[in-house]
Amino acid sequence: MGPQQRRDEVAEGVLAEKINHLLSRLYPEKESRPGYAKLAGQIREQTGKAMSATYLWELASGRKRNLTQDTLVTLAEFFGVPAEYFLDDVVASRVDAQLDLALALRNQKVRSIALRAEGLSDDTLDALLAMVTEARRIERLGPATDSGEPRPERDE
Amino acid sequence: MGPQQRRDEVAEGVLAEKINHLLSRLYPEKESRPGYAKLAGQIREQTGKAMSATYLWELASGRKRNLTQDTLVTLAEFFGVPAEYFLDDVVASRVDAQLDLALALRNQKVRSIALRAEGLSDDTLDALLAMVTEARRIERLGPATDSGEPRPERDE
DNA sequence: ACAGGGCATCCGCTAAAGCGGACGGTTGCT
DNA sequence: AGCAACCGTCCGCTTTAGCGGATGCCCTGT
Repeated sequence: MGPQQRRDEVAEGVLAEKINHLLSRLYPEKESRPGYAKLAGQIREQTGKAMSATYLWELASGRKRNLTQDTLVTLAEFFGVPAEYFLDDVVASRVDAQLDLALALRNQKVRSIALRAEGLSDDTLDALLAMVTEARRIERLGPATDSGEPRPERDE
Repeated sequence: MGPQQRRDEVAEGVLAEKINHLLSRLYPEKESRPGYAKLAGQIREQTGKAMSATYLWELASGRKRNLTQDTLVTLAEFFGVPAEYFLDDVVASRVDAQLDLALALRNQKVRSIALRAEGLSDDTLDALLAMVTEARRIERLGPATDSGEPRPERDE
C-alpha cells in the first residue's frame, strides 16, 4: 500500500550513501576513522578476500556503483550486514506491489486460492476475478490496490 | 506435501546450477521450454531491464559467474525469488519450497485475484476456495501443490 | 626548515561483465 | 527437394568493475 517512509538514520538511496553510513557506524568518531587504505587492509584481513583502497574510495564517492557478487558478499561480511542490505533498496523501488501481495498472502486461505487458481484457463480466471471483486463490493471493502505490472519506467 | 528436502540435488553454490534449476522449475516440461533468445525476451519484457540471450546462455553454461548487482536484481525479479537466492545457499534451499507459490503468482490475473481476496470474510474465502477448486477439477488440472506453510516473513 | 607518514584523489591498466551478430544443426512445413 | 524458424554455440567488440601505482596535501616530530 503506502510506501512507508522509514527514516531511521539509514541513508536511503545510493550505494555510496549506504557504504558511508556503514563506515561511520563502524567508526563513530571521525578522528579515529582510518583512511581507505587501512580500511581496505582490514577488510582483506578480516574476510580473506580482496579489496583495494582505490576501489573502496570509488564506491564511497559514488564513482562505481554496480557491485559484483563477490564484492557484495565481501562487504556484507565485513560490515556484518546481510548481503541483502545493499540490494533491497534497488528492489524497494519496485516492490510496493509485492509488499501488498506479501501482506495479503499472510492469510493461508488466500494463498491456497492463489495456488489453485494457477493454471486455470483465462476465461475461468476472468470469472473468478469477477466473483472476488463482487464479493469485495458486497462486504463493502475498498477496491484492492491493484498495481499493474508493465511499468514504463525508463531511466538509469 | 511437506517441504521435505528434495532429492534433486539443488545448486551446490554454483550459480549456473541455480539458474538451470530455476529455469527447469519455470518450464517443467522441457518440450515447451523456449530457447535462450525467447527467455531473454521475456525477462526484458517482464522486468523492463536489459538481458541478452548470449549472456543468459553464458550464465546457464557457467562461462560467466560473477554477476553484477543490476543483473542479480533483474534475474531475481524475473524468477520471483529474493535476490539473496543467488548469494546465499541457505536461502536458496529455503526458497525452493516456496517456488510453487511464486510461480503461480507470475500470472497477473492470479495475482489480482489474490490481492482482492485479501480482507474478505472467512466464509467468503471458503466459498471462493470451493469454486476455484471445482474449476480446477472441471478443467482437469491436477490438485494444486499446496505446500504446508512456510511463513511469509516480511517485516521490519 | 626539513623529513616522513597518512590521507584523498587521480591515472592508466587488466580482466571480465555483458551484448550483437554471426555460424551450423535440427525440425517441420509446403 | 527447398524454406523458414528456432535452437545452441561461438566470436569479437565495448564497457566497466576493480586494482596498483603515482601525485600532492595536510599533519606532527625533530
